[in-house]
Parts: sequence; C-alpha cells; structure tokens
Amino acid sequence: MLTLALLRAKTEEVKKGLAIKNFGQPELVDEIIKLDDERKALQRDRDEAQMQMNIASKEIGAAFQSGDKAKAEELKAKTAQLKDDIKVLSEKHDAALEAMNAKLILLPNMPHPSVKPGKSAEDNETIHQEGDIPEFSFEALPHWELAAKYDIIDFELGNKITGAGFPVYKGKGARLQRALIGFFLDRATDAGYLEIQPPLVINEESGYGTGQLPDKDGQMYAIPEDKLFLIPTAEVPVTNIYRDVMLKEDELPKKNAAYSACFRREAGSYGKDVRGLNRLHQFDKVEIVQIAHPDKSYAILEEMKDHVAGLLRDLKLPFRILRLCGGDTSFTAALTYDFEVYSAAQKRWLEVSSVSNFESFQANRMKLRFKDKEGNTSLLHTLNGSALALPRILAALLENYQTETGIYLPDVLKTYTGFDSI
RNA sequence: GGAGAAAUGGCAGAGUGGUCGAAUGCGGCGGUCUUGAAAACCGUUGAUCCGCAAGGGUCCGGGGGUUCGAAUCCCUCUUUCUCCGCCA
Repeated sequence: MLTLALLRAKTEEVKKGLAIKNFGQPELVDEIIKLDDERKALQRDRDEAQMQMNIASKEIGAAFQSGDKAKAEELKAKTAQLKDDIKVLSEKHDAALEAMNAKLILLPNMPHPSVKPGKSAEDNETIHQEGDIPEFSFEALPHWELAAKYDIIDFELGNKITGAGFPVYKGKGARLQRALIGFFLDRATDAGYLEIQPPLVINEESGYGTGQLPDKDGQMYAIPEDKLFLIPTAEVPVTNIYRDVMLKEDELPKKNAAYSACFRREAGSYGKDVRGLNRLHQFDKVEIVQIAHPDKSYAILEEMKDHVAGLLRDLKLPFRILRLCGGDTSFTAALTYDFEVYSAAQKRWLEVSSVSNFESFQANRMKLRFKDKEGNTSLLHTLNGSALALPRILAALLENYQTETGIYLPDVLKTYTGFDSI
C-alpha cells in the first residue's frame, strides 16, 4: 500500500497517478488524509489521558508503600473517570485507524513516470522485438495436436484425475519440463540468485503481504479448514521471507530464485485462451525475486529484464517486450514489462513472463525495511519476474521447432533433456 | 493423535503485581592505549506512534480479560521443546 507520507506530500501527483491506473475514486486520497488527521488528534487526547493515568498509578503505588491507605483509596476513586476516557478515546482512535486503512488498502500503486495511460492490453507499448518468426513449408500443428501425436502431454488424463487445466506430462514431455526447470534455475544461480524451495501453501498474512489478499482471494485455491491458500506464484512465499524484516544496507540486494508449481483458479476464462497449455490451473514456473535499495530498484529492474531476455534468446524463441500501460499494470506494480513469445502454429503471442518493480508498495504492507549508514530506517523496494513460466514456453518450443520428421529442440536444452528431438 | 514444559531486546539469559523498556554477559558502534592489530579500560547500542521541539503514548510470541497499576495473574490462539503413538 501507499505510504501516508506520500499521500500528504504529493496529493495531486498521487491523484494523477491513480488516473493513469484507471482508478476512479481520487476522492479517497482526501478522505484518507482527513481520517488520519482525526486519528492523530485522537491519539494526542488518548496519550494525554494515559499519561495522567500513569502518574496517578504511581502516586497510588507510592501511597500504598508509605502505608497511607486512605490517600491511596482516595486517589483510586479519581481514576475511574480517566479510565473511562481512555477506553472511549482508544476505541475512537482504533476505529479511525481501521477506517483509514480500509480505504488506503483500496489504492493501487503509483505508476512509474514512463507508464503511459491506457485502458487494456491494446494500449501496451512494444519496446523491443527480436528473433525470426518461423515459416513452415508444411501444415504446422498447434502444440495440443503435437502433444497428442508424440504422446507427451495428456490433457484427457488430467481431466479424469482432476479436471480441465491439469495436464499430465509423460515421457519426453515430462523430461522436457524437468529440463527447462533445471536450465532456468541454473541460469538464475549463475546470475547470483540464491535458490529457494518455498512452501506451496501460504497463510493469510503472506497473501496480504504481497497483495493477493484481501481483494484477489477468488483467484487462489483455498483450504478454508486451515485458512490456507495454494500459491498462485512463488513470488508470494519467497517475498514473504522478508515480511517484518529489517535488513542492513550492505546486505542489499537480496536475490532469490525459486521453482514452484503455481495454482490459479482462472475463473471466467474460456475459448482459445485456455486451449492446450495456454492457460492452466496448475503450472510450473521459475520465479526471480529481488529486494533492493530504493535508489537502485530501476537499474535492477533492467537487469532482471535482461536476464529474462537472455533466456529466451538462448532458447532461440522469437519474443517481444511490452511496457504495460497504466490500465494493464497490476494493482501492486509501478512498472511492468511483459515478455511474449511467438507461438508459430497458433500464430499468436503468448505471455511468458512479467517483470515488475513494486517499489515500496509491498514493502509497506510487509514492514520490509532497511537501516542506512546514518541509522535511518526506510522501506525497501521489491521486484519480481518469471524466469520463466513453463507451459507457454513448452507450447512455443513444440510449435516453433516442429518439422515433418520430429521436433528438434534448441542446443542449450540438450544437456538437460538427454535427447535431441521428440 | 495423547501427556508435559516453554516463548523476554541482534544472541544468550535474569526478572513472578508498582520508579522494568527491562539486570547481566556476548555481539555491534565510538573512544583511550598501540607503529598497526589484539587485549584491557571508558562510553554507547531496540522498534513504533503523536509532537517544530521539550516531551509523551505503545510494544516482553498474537489476541482478549482482571487491576489504580501487568513482562509478572486469568482465558484463548500460535509456535517451539521433551516423552509416547503413527509415518514419507
């Protein structure tokens, strides 16, 4: 969430930022500041009453110790009114605080100055494209047909065991998945990321910390009996490692990478978007996360963007990078780059990575701070990106590398798969 | 799953109703000494909220309660440890 300091210091800029994010209630900003003013006034009164109470208590204690019971009892009688005042003021204070937080949590993150206005994916800006789009001299098959033809992914079997969106990978399909995970993790390790194997199930506090809760709980699979959720991405458990943490400046940046299965309900999706591997309820992903000094987070965002580009380059997949417009940038992000690969038989771009700087938006919720060399504490910046999400990479690999005699995979994967072709 | 014990500052560890935000030790930081370092000695060292400041409020696993007053008493939740059972 945004800091009150920002709302107060840059009220009008915040409202402009909200407009770029297509957030329609700019009046919330003023309401929040007003509630905070009320809260502060209430705190002053309450603290004053509490101080009087503390003084009275000490006097009573002193009276008892000097054996003056009568005086003690007399003082005691006077504390009743104070006690009542404190109770009332505390309740009012807490109510104002709660009302303020309830509104504050509704505000999305501020967009970075480079983020342009826009309503939807249509308005995203392509900032880079590279790689050759394959041409076929034969009729190229979409990946779901290739998967059936070579018997490497069984969608029907997944339907039987669980339901739609839970495919079963078999033989070389399973091995290829494992190869991609190994490849992505090794590359992350080479880039200085510490590999993490996080829990796949999270509690409410963690969901709140990264912003999935309270509003997006419908997108996660829930285990209500235990108040737990299946992770929609490793971002949640990995970033929450740093919840309520105070880092030292010289520990920065923290770089973590994690492979995990990801679970998403994806309610309301339909049609060609969900065909084959395009959109699943369970999928694999390697995620990279960094905790950065506020002055360095945008340089680090570029570094992470380059890391992801390097992976796609080595897989020799044609890809493009988009800078998301205000309307398509997520609630929690300040700036997001999406990576899309071209899947040659479907003839469409598929999103395979999203790399974002959340600035202090998540850190503020999580109380993730650092102490600088002067001893001042301030919020850190959090960033993350997919590096990479597997299913659509798999789809593009199958489609783009198909020939009439088989699917010949890119060289970098051979040491991981142990085979050249499918 | 059954029985018992515990949770205090960066760490270790005192404190069982009043001046305790909290002894002491270690660690950290600053200094004296030293050619430099170590040792020794001296000082300092939590977070957060309100306030221009002075100052004040809150925090001893989380939440609630008793009391004029709670780290200390009560309830509850969570976590950890020990023993038994089960088990990849």
